[in-house]
Amino acid sequence: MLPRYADIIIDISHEAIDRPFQYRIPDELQEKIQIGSMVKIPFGRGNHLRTGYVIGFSDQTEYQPDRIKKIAELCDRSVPVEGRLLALAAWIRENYGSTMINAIRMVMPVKKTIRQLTDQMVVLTDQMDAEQLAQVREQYQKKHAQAKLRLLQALEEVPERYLSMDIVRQRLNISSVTLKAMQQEKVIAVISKERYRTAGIYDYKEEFQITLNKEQQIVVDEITHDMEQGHQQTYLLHGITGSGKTEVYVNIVKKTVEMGKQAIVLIPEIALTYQTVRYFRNYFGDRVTILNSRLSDGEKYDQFMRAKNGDVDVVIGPRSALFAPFQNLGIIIIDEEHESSYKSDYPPKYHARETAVKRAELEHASVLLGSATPSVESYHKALNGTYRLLELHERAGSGQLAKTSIVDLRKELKAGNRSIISRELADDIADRLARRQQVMLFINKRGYNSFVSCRSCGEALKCPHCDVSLTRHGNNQMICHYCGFQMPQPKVCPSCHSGLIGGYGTGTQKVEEEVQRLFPQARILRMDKDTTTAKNAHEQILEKFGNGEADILVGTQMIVKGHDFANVTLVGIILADLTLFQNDYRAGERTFDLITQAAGRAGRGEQPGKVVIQTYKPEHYAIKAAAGQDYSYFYKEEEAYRGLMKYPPEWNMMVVLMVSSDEAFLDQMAEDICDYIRSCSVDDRNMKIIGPSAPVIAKIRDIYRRVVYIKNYRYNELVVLKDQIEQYISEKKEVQDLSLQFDFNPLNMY
DNA sequence: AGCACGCCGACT
DNA sequence: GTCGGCGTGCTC
Repeated sequence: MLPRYADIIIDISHEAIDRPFQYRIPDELQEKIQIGSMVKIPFGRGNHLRTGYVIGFSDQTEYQPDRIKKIAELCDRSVPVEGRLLALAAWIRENYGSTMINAIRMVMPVKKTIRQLTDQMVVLTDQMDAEQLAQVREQYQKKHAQAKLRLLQALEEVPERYLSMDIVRQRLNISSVTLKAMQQEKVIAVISKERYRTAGIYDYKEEFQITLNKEQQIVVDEITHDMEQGHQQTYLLHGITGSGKTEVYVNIVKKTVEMGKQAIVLIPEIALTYQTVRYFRNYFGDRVTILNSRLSDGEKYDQFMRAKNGDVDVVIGPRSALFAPFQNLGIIIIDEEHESSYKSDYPPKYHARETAVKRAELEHASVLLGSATPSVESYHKALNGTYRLLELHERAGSGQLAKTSIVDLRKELKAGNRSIISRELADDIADRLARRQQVMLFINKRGYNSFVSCRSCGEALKCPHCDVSLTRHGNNQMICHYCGFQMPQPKVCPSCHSGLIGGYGTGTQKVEEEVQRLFPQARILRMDKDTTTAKNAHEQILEKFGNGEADILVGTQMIVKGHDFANVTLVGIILADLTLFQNDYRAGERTFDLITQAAGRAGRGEQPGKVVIQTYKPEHYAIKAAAGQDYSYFYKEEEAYRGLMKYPPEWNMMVVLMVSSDEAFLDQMAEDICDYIRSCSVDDRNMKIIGPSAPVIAKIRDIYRRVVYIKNYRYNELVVLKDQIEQYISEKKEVQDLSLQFDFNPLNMY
């Protein structure tokens, strides 16, 4: 049955009416109307026609049906940006689960700031001289027009002869009716000052001309040719580290702008904004802007308006920049597309990559995903033809791939070296110190001490049902966070019966101390969460290192991202396994990414580089593949594993997170919901339900949490199931203290 | 935002 | 009683 009512948001400015209103859909519009459509509707007592946007449909209404009005007309010429972004918001709501208002806030960050921005002022009109004003005043006195008098007097008292709207409305308590009347009498006028706050002023004096190599040129030509032909498509650009992907982006954006279209460039982290923007400013000057969460509301609004009004051609920023309101979007570029920061951590938990593809589809734009280590999802789509695969095999400019060496820490242990620095790595460090070259030592602190592995055979303690590492809890219990399996921490290794089993305790600080002990004369800088709390500390440390004020930089993943230091010829990865045995199915992928990125830091200048990878598990495919810089080998192994275990990309996964302050009730509801889910799934060969179980963090601020994992071959069936669960919960009347969150193909486990 | 309802003080 | 000014609240 076709829906009878449409939920409509009126205009886009006022807070008091910032909620949906229901309207009847006339028969002749039934077929044509869709989410995001712009419509004209009668509104208010005067039934004035106003514009609104359709955000949803329904069959029922809470409101008295006889008071619901009909949609007057559908404006179909061209849906303006706001409408298209609303359509995107509706898609996000449906596919990732959240409330509509949250989804709208996501795509339109500025609704509530609209009034602050246009600083409204009340002024005395200059059409009246002193004499006329005196007359007006007399009239008001005669008519006992108190409010008008109050405002007039206040305006005459201030030397500048104007007052801000806030003061007029609140302090003087002047109503809109009074203001209107006085405007009509031509005594006052309301003006709004529009001033753009300039966000991030960078100078772009450096001029450097880029000549593309053959490979890069082919990629640029292929994409721009498709765009000229009006073909829209998603491309995956797989280019090894240092192959010059940024130059490719710039050239494609240049062509896009020449065609009169605009471009959005997404980068994984705010910290990388500066260098990317500087690069783009060389070509596009002040027609480039940034959009990110560090801007103030006002700055954000201005950048939003500049994009909407066509004052800029390129927007650069993290995932939220995806919603830049360009009128004629040509291309969305996502750099380092495999990065986990492209997934939102709070509802709606959308993935910027998938959402970008959807937006491009709605607006006939292209998408370019770039990475040295593409996500398994994207590569999967590239291989099955959903995306078009483009490759860069050569390093651009000087510099060759670094040599890699895998050090087996089990052998170190047998040889009596209990230090966290292997003999090979120590020798190499000594060598670089002697030659006055620089060293980067990389340690991934995340996952610190939470898994248990055997120092003799390298095996980590795993869940027998899920093939993920068990997580150690405070009470020495080992728990699987997929299925809730529990066991006490064993004293000996289950596979080789050695007693050398235990958690790791290696952090950046420990590495720093150890290196200092081995090389007392070395100048060491450390970069991790502790040393970068101060503002700009991040940049300062990197600058010092870049200036050669230190020989060795020790740090967490923040040191491996996109920084080029020509004098670094040795990169040491202290313990590659740290990411390998985290408790989720993406551990292998994450490890491969990190090692590959870290390895890419070595040998960026004239001298050849070397990478030393220390591990207890040298035979693991992720480590072997990363050492050989062999993506296709990694992908083959990883895909086989994912397919076998029914994980994405072959299968899809939905997490239902249930939250309540009453633990017993929550457990009851979790069971209920699981039973309900089981009753929904007819074809259980294609559906796996795991749980309910307690997440790693089972309680936050006295609010308890439970999770259910549902795996299904088809994404759409999970979306349908999500709707069914929401329906089921909303129909249960006794349910008050329970809220649900959904997460599709999660990047972090719960 | 824009409209009408209804209160309130002022004046015939 | 009546009239005009003006704050308040509602709008599918």
